[in-house]
Amino acid sequence: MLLNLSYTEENYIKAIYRLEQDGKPVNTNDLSEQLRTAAASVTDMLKKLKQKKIVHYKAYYGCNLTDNGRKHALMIIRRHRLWEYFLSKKLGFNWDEVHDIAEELEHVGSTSLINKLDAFLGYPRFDPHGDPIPDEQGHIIKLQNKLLSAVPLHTPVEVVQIGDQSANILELLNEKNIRIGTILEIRKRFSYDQSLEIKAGGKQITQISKELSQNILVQEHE
Amino acid sequence: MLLNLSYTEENYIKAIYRLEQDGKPVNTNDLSEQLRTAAASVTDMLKKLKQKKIVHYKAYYGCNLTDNGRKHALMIIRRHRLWEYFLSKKLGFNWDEVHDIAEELEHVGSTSLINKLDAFLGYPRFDPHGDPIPDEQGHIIKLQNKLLSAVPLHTPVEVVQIGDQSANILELLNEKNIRIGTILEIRKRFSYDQSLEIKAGGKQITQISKELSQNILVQEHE
DNA sequence: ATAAAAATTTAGACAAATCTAAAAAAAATA
DNA sequence: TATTTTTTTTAGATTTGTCTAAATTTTTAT
Ligand SMILES: [Mn+2]
Ligand SMILES: [Mn+2]
Ligand SMILES: [Mn+2]
Ligand SMILES: [Mn+2]
Repeated sequence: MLLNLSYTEENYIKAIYRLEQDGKPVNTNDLSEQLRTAAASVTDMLKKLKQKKIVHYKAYYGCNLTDNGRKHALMIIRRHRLWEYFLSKKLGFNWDEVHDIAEELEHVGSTSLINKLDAFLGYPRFDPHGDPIPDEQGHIIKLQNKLLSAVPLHTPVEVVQIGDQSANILELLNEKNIRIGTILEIRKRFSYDQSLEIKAGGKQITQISKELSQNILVQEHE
Repeated sequence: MLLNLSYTEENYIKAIYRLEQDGKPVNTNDLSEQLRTAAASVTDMLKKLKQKKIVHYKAYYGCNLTDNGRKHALMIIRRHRLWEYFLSKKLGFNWDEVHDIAEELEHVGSTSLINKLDAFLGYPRFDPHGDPIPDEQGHIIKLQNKLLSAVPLHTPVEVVQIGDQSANILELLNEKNIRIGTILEIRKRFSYDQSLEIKAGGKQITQISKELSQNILVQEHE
């Protein structure tokens, strides 16, 4: 049922999955930006993925993953996140170093490799950035975490997930001593630029931009 | 100093390294057989690798790795064998299952990944088939193991290396209960087809074809 | 409703790696 | 040495994924 896909096809599928989160069709330009390829190249690939029944696609309208396409996407994400966990927990990489390496490892397709890796790691359910890891059947935990930007003042919350994979954001969080598990509390909210002043880890006071606060996902503490 | 090479270029380099063992130039046809590509394709690639100073190449003569090319080859082999060791010792794969997966993993190029993997594994010096693993500088232990085919009668020897990576040979050895560390002793040698009758592991008697005996490498026991 | 702007597709080209068939060179044989 | 066989290279196509520029469709604004 699962086809053999090229490195490139897999990256398109992952990008479509990421952009599709709200069910609305994914447009060509957004995909071309995400993948940093020309829009014309995206059109070509969408025709090909339609042929292979990975996406639904109508010219000038956009695309969505088919059920089968979604299964492929979840397997790629499973591989990516298991490797990230391995790199972080077993090899000692920092959480801002694992993503780029996992981008390559995720394309090694052996199913038994991934299932044995999963067992070796003890069936972890979240990667180093708090993202849930799909299981062998492609089931994934649906998180309903809150954005830090939406948390009221003086309410202690725990960081459980980071909404952006880039090394840049993780470097900034390292600097501020914020990681998965850190307890945060908003002290002030500045309406001018929506920036926040927060208390991190029970003591440190730091400033958080609107942009950053929209990429830190939290749950209520206690 | 080390270039970024494509998946394909790396496979050519590995094949050249393998065929080059005696210093003589590697010919186009042998390479095309090894890689299962048309000879014409090999010619094209050799021109390209010459351009990149990976090989010395003269039309109608053959090719050899440059010093730089050899460094590349050793790094690819390092990655391959470290992954084989990981798959076998950490994930529990059999020794006849690891090669094909390592063929893919070896092309993930991150240097820090491989060095951290090496450390995590405890700096192993041999892969599951007894092949030496090059170190970070590309140094590799030069083994002087004997072929089983060259061992005299009634001399106990220990299996230390298998000279062929294919799953076929490893399946046959599994069947005969021969693995790295097994003690062998030749009981008879049949001049008709150079086959051997041997005692394996101190008890089991089994027959070994000439071909097989030329792919089992041993050292004197005690 | 028209015109302007934005998004998307088509057309045509290119680089990498491959192939088959034909030509050329080297090696083996008579 | 001359001829045949083998090896290797060249020539010309093909596939995959990419690009730019032009054409087309859809959306937005006047
Ligand atoms: Mn990631
Ligand atoms: Mn990727
Ligand atoms: Mn191997
Ligand atoms: Mn390989």
